[in-house]
Amino acid sequence: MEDLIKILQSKNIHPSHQRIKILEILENNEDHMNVNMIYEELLKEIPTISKTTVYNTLSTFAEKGLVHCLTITPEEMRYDYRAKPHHHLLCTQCGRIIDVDVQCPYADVMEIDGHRIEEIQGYFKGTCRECLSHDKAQIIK
Amino acid sequence: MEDLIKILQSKNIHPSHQRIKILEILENNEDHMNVNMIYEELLKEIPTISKTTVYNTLSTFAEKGLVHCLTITPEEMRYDYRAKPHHHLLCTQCGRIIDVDVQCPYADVMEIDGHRIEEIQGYFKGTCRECLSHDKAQIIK
DNA sequence: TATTAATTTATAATTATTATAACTATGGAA
DNA sequence: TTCCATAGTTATAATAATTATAAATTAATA
Ligand SMILES: [Mn+2]
Ligand SMILES: [Mn+2]
Ligand SMILES: [Zn+2]
Ligand SMILES: [Zn+2]
Repeated sequence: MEDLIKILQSKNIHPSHQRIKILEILENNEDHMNVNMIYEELLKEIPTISKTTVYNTLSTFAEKGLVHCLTITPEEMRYDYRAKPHHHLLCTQCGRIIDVDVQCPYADVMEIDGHRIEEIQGYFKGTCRECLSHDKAQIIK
Repeated sequence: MEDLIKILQSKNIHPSHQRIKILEILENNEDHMNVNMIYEELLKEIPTISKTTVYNTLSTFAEKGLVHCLTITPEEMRYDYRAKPHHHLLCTQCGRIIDVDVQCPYADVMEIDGHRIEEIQGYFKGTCRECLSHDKAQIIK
């Protein structure tokens, strides 16, 4: 709680009740949540929360570099709250978005082909480990 | 024209008038168009074209592997009609989506960390070469 | 030709996101 | 304390991409 407030303050974000709770949800969830998932979680603790606040807060967080926005799913924005940059796998079977720790050779590159690079997003699509082993178990059965 | 028909047939897509024209537009445009851009172009030649047809056609094309879907812009899907896979830069200044020919070390990898990989999308965000040089010219002025 | 299937179109519905304005809490000046 | 400015939140409406549905058209087939 105190930690969350400090994190917000370190990014010059006024630590309101709503913002603290949103950050807490992001911390407690390994997933890459969308606005609705966060909203549903929030409702349990702040029944009066507005979805607009979730949108506003997340866009503030993104501006200040507290979260990263993922466009890996075409439907809606996903939010990532992990410090160091990494790539992602979207499992087409279970729909999960999974961190992939492959070292990107361009991670520290600031310039490619004359273009200035400020951000890198690596998206993989396929079938996750768990779905694969589940499939295998199904076949045996 | 004949070429376009052959391309469609090779992918088992019936070469209707609409589909041929959509493929033609994709061929003649270096950009990574969205549905509306394609629709606007089509209107010049087929004034009765329906936007639903554009959606249907592009999703057929994507299924058959004739185009690739890019989610680099959060707002809407972009379509890429270039044979060999490559990465992309979104210029935050001019909004263009530019092909980036960096060799991805995972290009031929079928498996990472136990997950099966079927597709890779590399998105860079920053400022394109042209906008950078334009900026520089502005400063001098 | 008559019938069937494939494709296209018009239209409505859905859904994520943004815009707008009203409301509320907060922290200082008077 | 009271007044006021501001930031933050909420309710509500608007926007825009996409999908769903069913009718209309075209092409294929018997
Ligand atoms: Mn992640
Ligand atoms: Mn491209
Ligand atoms: Zn999975
Ligand atoms: Zn540019």
